[in-house]
Amino acid sequence: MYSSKPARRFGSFSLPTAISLIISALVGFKKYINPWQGQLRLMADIRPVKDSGKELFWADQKADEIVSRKRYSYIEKDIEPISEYVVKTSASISGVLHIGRLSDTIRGESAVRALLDKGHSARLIWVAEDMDPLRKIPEGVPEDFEKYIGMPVSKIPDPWECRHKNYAEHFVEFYRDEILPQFVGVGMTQHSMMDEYQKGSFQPYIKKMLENLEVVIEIQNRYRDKNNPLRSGWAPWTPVCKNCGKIITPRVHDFTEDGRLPYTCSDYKFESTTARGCGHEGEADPMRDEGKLMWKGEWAAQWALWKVSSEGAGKEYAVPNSAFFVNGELCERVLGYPMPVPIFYEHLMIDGKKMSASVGNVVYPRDWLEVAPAELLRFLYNKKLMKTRNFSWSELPKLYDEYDRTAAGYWSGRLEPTQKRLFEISQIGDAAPALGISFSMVAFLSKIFFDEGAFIKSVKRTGHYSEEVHQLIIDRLIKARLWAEKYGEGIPSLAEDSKDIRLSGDQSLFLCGLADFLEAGGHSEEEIQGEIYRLSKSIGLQTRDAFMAVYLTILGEERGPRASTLIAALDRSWVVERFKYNYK
RNA sequence: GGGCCCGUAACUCAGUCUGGCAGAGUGGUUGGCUCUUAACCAAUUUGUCGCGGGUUCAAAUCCCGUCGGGCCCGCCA
Repeated sequence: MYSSKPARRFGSFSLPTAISLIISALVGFKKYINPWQGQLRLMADIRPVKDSGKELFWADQKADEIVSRKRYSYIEKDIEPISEYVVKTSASISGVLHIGRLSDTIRGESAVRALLDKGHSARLIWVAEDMDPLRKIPEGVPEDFEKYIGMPVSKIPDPWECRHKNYAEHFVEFYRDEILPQFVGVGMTQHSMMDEYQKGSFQPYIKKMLENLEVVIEIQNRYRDKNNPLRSGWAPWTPVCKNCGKIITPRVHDFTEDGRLPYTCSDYKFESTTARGCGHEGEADPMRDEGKLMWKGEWAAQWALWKVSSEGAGKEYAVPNSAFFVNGELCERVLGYPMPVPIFYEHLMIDGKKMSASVGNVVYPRDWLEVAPAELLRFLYNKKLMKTRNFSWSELPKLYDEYDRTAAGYWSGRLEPTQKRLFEISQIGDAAPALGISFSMVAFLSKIFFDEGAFIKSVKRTGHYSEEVHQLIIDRLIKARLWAEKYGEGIPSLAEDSKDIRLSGDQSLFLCGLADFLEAGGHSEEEIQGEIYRLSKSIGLQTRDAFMAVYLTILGEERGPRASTLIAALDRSWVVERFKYNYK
């Protein structure tokens, strides 16, 4: 809330405050008079800008950083004025396209919005890394696809021979065309690495890398283990083997005078798999033949090609010797383009574990959208960047609650600036009204009121219903019901029987009397509620215990929704039978 | 070996950049309500801010060290 802090900020200065101000001014001055001695910095200052803060949401800070950057990081040069800021995000097709892949895109998109909101021109680009080699056979893909390991994923046939033109397209099409647009609220252009290589978009950069091979090697070796420099004959570009079509196996070992690269196609081991080389000895022309740049180099070329100003990357890159900075230096010193401002973030964990097919905890965007809106994932990802977030299906309601609370604060104007921004930027379109009825409550009601009419009626009783939010509530009902079925362990539903329920004599008597009342038929909710009070009073049973008897018998729980509504919504004879069962 | 990030209430997290009373929500407890939609209202509870030093009038915040968790330093991406 706003209230807590301004007092001290604007209050009269105490002596200690005055002293601290003087001291901090001196410290600031000290910083100022002790700069780097004008040396050429060979390492970028990689300290990530702290996310969040009292005044600025991380994306706005990032936008400031992007806009205010004036100099290259590795060379003494000013950055040319930028007319349009490009934020890049990409997805490797050799892996599984789970919700973790959206993290990069959502965060990049937020940076674009922050730039747009500042009045700059900005856009998002999304790149399918479909020249990457296949590394392992995912679940469901025929085992004999092992023979394709090491081939570019876009050169492999579609495992199911449907309408897709290749393996990559089979996996990427749905994600790219159906999923991504649902999570992204700004304009986005999409690219395919295979297309770009085919069009020759990277040729100028490949050429520059080869022409400056010594610099490229010098840079790479500086970041590598000192005892393991690049072997002689190494090249930053690998051909597709002209014999077997694999891209991970050809080892370039020489350079001809006319710029061709002789290679040998040999086995390549990684993790537990081996890509078999065919032994072919060939020569490839990097300006004509199929092939691609190595990771440390390709990223740089992408930045230069698309004039990227910023890109998201996992926290593993937030270290001085990571591929991000190798590419950064290559990009600046070899390609002459300033490295982008990184947006480093922590990865999402599922139940405290890494998301992986082998653990079996992969969450697909499709799974997410079944039970939660895109805004909720955006909300989760847009919180502080460098803090591991954990997701768990069982804790989804908590995330909903947090979101609802933020929405309510947003509409009542009670949010702190960063929270307000978090909410705004998590929206896809216009912000929807806040819902007063919680997800877990809806999940609970969905298990009891099967009929939409009965459900809506019960929602109306909460006072959280209005025509305006009708569709939102129905949408939440659909999602919550599915969530309760799939993941909602512990959400009460009608008890299978009431055999093990222990009730006092008075409670049983009460239920029996209530059953008689119900059997007489035709009673309204209000009448039922009134009868519960009347009956319990006449028996001398505490009202609390009377209600408890009802809930225990019907739900097997001590509490539940308003008793009369619950009873009215259920099959009358079923209720009567159950109430009487306990009297026997 | 070198380096980066995280550690705040039982739980989910703000607060750390830029030092100024240790915070919110959830949960728990108590009370209230013709006492039941896990409702609502009110009150209340819980802290070794991982640990130890240092700087400071003042440290969750800055510095040094340390422990725990995660991660990087490949012909992979």
